[in-house]
Amino acid sequence: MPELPEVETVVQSIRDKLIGNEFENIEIRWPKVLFNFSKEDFLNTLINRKIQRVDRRAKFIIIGFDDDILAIHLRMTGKLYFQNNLSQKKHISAIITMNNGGYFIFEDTRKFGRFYYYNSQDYLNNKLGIEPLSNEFNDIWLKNILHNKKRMIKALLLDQNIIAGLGNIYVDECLWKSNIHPQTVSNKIPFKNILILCKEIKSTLQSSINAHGTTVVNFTFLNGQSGKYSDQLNIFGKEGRPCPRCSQTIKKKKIAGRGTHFCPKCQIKRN
DNA sequence: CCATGAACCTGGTCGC
DNA sequence: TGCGACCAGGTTCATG
Repeated sequence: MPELPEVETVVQSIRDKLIGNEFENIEIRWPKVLFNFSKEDFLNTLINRKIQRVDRRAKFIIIGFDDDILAIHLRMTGKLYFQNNLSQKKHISAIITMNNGGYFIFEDTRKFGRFYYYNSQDYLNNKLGIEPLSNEFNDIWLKNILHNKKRMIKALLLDQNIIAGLGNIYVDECLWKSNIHPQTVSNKIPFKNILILCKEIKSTLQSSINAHGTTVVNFTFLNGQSGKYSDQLNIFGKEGRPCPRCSQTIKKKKIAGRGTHFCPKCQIKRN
């Protein structure tokens, strides 16, 4: 499911209910949900400890205790929310009982989402690429990466080890905004397009966060409210419709293993 | 180093 | 209405 703006939206929606509170118990309904630790580990290490912080790193939700963290990845269909009682919903992977009596629910239709436990956030920080909304991510940094690699730009932008947080929707949108064909080899992209790409990555992600993310199918947060960025999409999901810039018919094709939307007229491949 | 396809899961949609 | 094929916001692993 979610990319950076959607994960950020989830973090903002659960932060205040978690910070200062404690986990009291956990019920596991899909055993694989705990990736690198067991229910006993959870009970032994995370119960009755005050939650210090709730943050986002890339597409991970970080629940911080002291140095150690519970990291949650929603993958395609994961949802996190609070409830006052246990529901009989079908696809619940885990339920955490809170010290204040509420239930912290992880619902996940496709069951790809996972909980991870780490002694510190260093492991994730070392593995993941740069945060695109940080100041370190700028046009010079991006130019160096693109020009030092010979890689299809769409695959490069989706690679979480390089830039962390972009996914299929925002890559398609940002490549369209900067007139770059998704199959362009990264070191063939002119600097003037890289400048636009850098700027559009930041502004697209920030606009989407401001709109509480994109709802494609039924992504929801906080009791079913939907993200409003869907209204601002130009190219994603618009196959067969006219390009908002040049009116050419938008095409969809499998690129880098993902359904990819682009305008064949104004996104030029220069390989 | 890079590209591709399968795997992990369930459900929705489309064509016949 | 029913059924099979294909698709889905992500990531990882094997293979060439």
